[in-house]
Amino acid sequence: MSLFLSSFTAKVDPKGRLSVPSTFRAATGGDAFAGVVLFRSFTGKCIEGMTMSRMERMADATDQMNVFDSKLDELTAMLFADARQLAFDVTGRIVMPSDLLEHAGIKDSVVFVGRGRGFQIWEPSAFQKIQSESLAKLQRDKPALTLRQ
Amino acid sequence: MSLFLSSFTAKVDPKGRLSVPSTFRAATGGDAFAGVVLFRSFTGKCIEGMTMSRMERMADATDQMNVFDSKLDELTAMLFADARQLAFDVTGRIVMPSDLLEHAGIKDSVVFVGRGRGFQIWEPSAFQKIQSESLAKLQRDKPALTLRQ
DNA sequence: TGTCAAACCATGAAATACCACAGAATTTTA
DNA sequence: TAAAATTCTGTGGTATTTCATGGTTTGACA
Repeated sequence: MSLFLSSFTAKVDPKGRLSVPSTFRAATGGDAFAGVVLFRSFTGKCIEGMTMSRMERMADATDQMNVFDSKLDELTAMLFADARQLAFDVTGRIVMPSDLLEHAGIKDSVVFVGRGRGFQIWEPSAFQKIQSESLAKLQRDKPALTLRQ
Repeated sequence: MSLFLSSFTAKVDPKGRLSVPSTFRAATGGDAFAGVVLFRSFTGKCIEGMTMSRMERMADATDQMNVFDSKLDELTAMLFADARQLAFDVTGRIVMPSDLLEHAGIKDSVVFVGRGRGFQIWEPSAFQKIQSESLAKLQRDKPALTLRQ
């Protein structure tokens, strides 16, 4: 299965190294690139993560678009320009670039948050805050989740 | 993993030499030609870059289309005429032709910008400007990024 | 023979590969 | 079922390599 599920806390050492949860590593198992792709989230104060193969699918999608269609192209251009490919070391760690850490306000610990086809990395207290807010919002709005086949 | 991701700054020495980021060189690894193809961008004040094999694929694509679309024919004619193939030296550098540097307004430093299947080369401050404009635009328009499987 | 461009060589800094260990979890065995 | 052992996961530190960039030499052409 290539799904990112559940949440895990991890420490960031002085060098910015960060061990990716083993289940997340397993989710990238089918990938040719042994690692993950990270970029600063546009929507929140966190870091978005996905597999390289998913990134490649995005590249193919933008390839097929018209050369002069600048709408979605602009978004993906920013995304590619900002994305970082980070390989696992032998023990399953990645080295977090300092600008990513800054963007998410991360100091010495993080939360890996499963999001299905991708995942996010949060500063723990920031995640707790946003999580409780989301819960309250869901209980208020009760949106419909439809599973199409 | 032949994707051009992230952004890197590099210096241009007095001879016009410019070292291509190692990850970008790796992205050209599967290619028969050890180097890159550059041409002046039609859309912005920058230099477009790609692998030789992608250039060949573009030639194939236009072969099939130019019978019906004279506009695209003109575009590609100009593109191929303007394109330069630049080989890496032993340390991974290329020598930038002066007319390309002029077109992008480059003096002594550049930014390599990943764009998925290709990349761009910008004058640093020009890139910062366009990038912040894009971000503002995205945050205003909030386009939906839907990744269909 | 002079000028220009391309190949060659050297070096400091930074990234990454390597190694060792502790705790947790799972499996095996009595 | 309980205890022991082994594997796996996460963490810390050290050493080696790679990378970017500077300068130098060689060769080609006028």
